[in-house]
Amino acid sequence: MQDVRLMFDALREHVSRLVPLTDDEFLACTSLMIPKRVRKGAYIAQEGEASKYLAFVTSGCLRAYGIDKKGDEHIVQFALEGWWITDMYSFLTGKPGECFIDALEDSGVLLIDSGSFEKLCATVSKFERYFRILLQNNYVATHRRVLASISLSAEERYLQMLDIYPTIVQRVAQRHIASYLGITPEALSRIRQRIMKISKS
Amino acid sequence: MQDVRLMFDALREHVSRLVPLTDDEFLACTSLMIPKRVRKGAYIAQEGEASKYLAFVTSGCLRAYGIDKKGDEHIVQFALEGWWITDMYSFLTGKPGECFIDALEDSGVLLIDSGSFEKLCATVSKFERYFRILLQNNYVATHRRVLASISLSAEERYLQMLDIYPTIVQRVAQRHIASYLGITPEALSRIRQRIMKISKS
DNA sequence: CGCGACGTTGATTTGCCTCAACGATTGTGG
DNA sequence: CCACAATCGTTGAGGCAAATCAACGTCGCG
Repeated sequence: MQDVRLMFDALREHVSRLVPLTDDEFLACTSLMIPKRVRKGAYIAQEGEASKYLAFVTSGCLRAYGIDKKGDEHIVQFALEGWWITDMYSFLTGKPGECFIDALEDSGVLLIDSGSFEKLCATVSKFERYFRILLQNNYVATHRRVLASISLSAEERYLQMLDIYPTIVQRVAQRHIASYLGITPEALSRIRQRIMKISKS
Repeated sequence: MQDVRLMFDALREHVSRLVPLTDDEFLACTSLMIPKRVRKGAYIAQEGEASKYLAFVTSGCLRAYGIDKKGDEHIVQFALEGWWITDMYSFLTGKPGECFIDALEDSGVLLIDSGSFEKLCATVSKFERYFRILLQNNYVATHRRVLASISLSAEERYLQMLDIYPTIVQRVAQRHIASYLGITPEALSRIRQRIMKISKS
C-alpha cells in the first residue's frame, strides 16, 4: 500500500488533467477526504444500506454489482486507479443502496461523504466543473455500453471490451468479465477459445 | 407549436426545479439558445457529421439511435418535453457524431452550441451546478439500464420500462420500444400478448 | 496434503431471432 | 372519394446463440 501523501498526489494528478488547480483549491478537498485501505473482498457499500461515500481509487481495483432474484451477481462497473466509484443513487438520495461495492484486489481509496461533496462543489467552483466534465465523459462511455448491449453479440461485446479496457480484462477474473458483459463464464470461455483458434490460423 | 416565450418558460421551469435562478441568470442563457421547430422525421444530428448542439425539448419527442452494420436501428435514448438530448461525444469533442437524432413527433427544441454551453457554465455557476446535478441523475438512470440489460429477460426489461417510462411506451411506436429494449418487434409483440393473457386470467 | 474456487469442455434446453405471410391502418395520388 | 401502396403489428415455423446442467483438470491456499 502506498503512502497517504501519494494517494492525494494521485488525486491531484487526475483532477488537474481536466481542471488545473491552485494549492489552496486542492487543499480544500484534501481536508474533506478520508484515505482508506480496502482489503481484497472488503465492502465499501452494501445493498440495502445507505452508502454515504464517493470513492476515488488510488490503487487496486473495485467493482459495483447488483444481485438478481436468483442470487447471481451482475457487475455494473469496475474501478481501477484513477477512477471514481459509488452507489450514486444512495449517495445522492441518502436512501438504502441498490448495489454492492467491494475490492477485487487490495486497494487504496479516498472517501468523501455526500455532505462534504456538496460543500466542496459549492465552495470551490473548479471542483463542480471537474465533476461536471467527469460526468459528461461518463455519459459518453455509458451510452456506448448501452448501445453495445442492445446491438452487439456477446463476442462483439467482448472484443469491444478488450479494445477499450485491455487492462481490466488482464487483471480481473474471467467470470467477472463475463458478469460485466452479461453472459455466463462458460459462454466467455467458448468465445475466447474461438478467438484463439481464429487468430492462430 | 407553442410560442417561443412558452418554450423558454418550460426551460426555466425545469432548471429552477433543481437550481433556483434569478431573472438575470436566466437571461444569460436565453440569449445563447436558439428556438427551433423540428418536424416529425427531421434530424438535428447525423452520424458522421459533427453535431454542435445540445437540445432541450420543449414539446414533442425525439430519439437518438445508432445503426449497426446490418443497417438496423438501435435507440439509445428518447427525449420528451423537459428532457435534454445530444450526441454527447460529438458535442464534447467536435468530432463526427456516433448517432442520429431525429423527431418522432412534430417537436420544439431550444439549441445551444458547445462554445456557448461552455461559456454559460463558466459565466453562470448555477448552470454548471444544474448540469452537474442533471448528469448525476442521468448516471443513476443509465446505470440502472445497464444493469437491466445484463441481468433481466426481455419481458422483465419491458415491464421495467412500463414502470419507469409509461408515457414513452404510450406515445411511441412499438417497434421503437423494441429497438430501445434491444429486441425485435416480433418478440415485443409476443411479450405483450403473454402479459395480456396473464393479467386477464 | 486436501479442499474449494476457477476455467474448460460436453450435452441438452431455451429464449429470442429470422423469415414469411397476413390483416389493419395510414396516407397518397388519380 | 376511392384504389393503391406502404407501414405497422401480429402470428406461425424453424433456427441459432447463449443458458443450463454436469463433469473434469488445475491451481492456490489453509
